[in-house]
Amino acid sequence: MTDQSLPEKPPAGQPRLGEIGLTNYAPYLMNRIMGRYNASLRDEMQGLGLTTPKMRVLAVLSVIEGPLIRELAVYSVVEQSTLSRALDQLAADGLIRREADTTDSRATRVYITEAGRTHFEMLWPRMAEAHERMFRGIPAEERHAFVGTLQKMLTNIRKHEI
Amino acid sequence: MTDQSLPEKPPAGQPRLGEIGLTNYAPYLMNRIMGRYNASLRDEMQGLGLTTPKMRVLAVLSVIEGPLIRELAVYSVVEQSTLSRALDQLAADGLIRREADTTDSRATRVYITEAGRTHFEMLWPRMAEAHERMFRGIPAEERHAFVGTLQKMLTNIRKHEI
DNA sequence: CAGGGATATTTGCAAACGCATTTAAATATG
DNA sequence: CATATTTAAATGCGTTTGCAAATATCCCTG
Repeated sequence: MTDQSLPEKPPAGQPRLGEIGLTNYAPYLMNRIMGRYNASLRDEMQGLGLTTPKMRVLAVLSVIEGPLIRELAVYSVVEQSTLSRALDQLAADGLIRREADTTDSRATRVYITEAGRTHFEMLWPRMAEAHERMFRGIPAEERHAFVGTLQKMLTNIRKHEI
Repeated sequence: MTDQSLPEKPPAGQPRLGEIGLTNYAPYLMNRIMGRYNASLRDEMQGLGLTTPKMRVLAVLSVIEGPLIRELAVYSVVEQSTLSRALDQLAADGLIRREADTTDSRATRVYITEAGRTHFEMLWPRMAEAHERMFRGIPAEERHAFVGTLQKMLTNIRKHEI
């Protein structure tokens, strides 16, 4: 990448983006990386009739049992109205099941079906490959430290939600 | 976050997502973090009549001088057809300028105007705040290591492009 | 325990998106 | 040097998205 970053000066207030340099700026790097990661996964998934939201929903539901739709929206990083429609499709395909909450009749809980679990087992290796490609050549210790930092960041950016 | 991660077993082939746990899985964390980062930035920008693609274009152009549109699409993580239309708007607002490449008359280079630079100066503090919020409480050394890992990851996921 | 707000989810609709095609120009090939 | 292939960018068009409103239920307050 051709990057016109200037030699770093100790900045007074807020250093300019040009001073930091695009490739030293974490949000930029993260968007670039996730952009490609998500795009390549999306390409692989569409052969299987899955969109990114649908894939994310299955992934989350393979781990979390019966969340509320509102919670699922947060976990799966999908806008709730988009999620609502994705769930329609997944339910029509028999991969998930909506179930009224027992105590709050406004709320709906979502469960993955056996078919859904089987489906996800099929696509998990693709996700794992993409993950491995991303971390190729990065030693275990560095990966751990990286994830540790991500966890701190997640608690930082959470509003006060889930 | 309620996360049903099992006690880690040394996995044979590919550990399941449930075994790793969502909150130990880097791509998941990165999507969660960038999802919120981008959403909060988008909310702030729309008061200024800017969409995410337009903001990214200005940010990149504040650092990189006169890239080809195709290059700008990669740098700004925006689909080319989307970018083409975003450039229409930015040009209409006088924030950027398209200029035919001198040697290849198929190609177009994009430059930020003075007005565009001024505009970006105004919104940069917001981006810097969001960045700072994200890294709150994380010491400089850890931030550096984190960015170092991101840089390795970027080279990993690049196809063979820019 | 009635009424006003808060909360959970769905849906209408306009805008944004992205794939595929088109147009134009450069480069490779025979 | 004519033709086929590749590459750059823009655009047509169907799909997806996400905001805002609608619907239904819950909870708090007096």
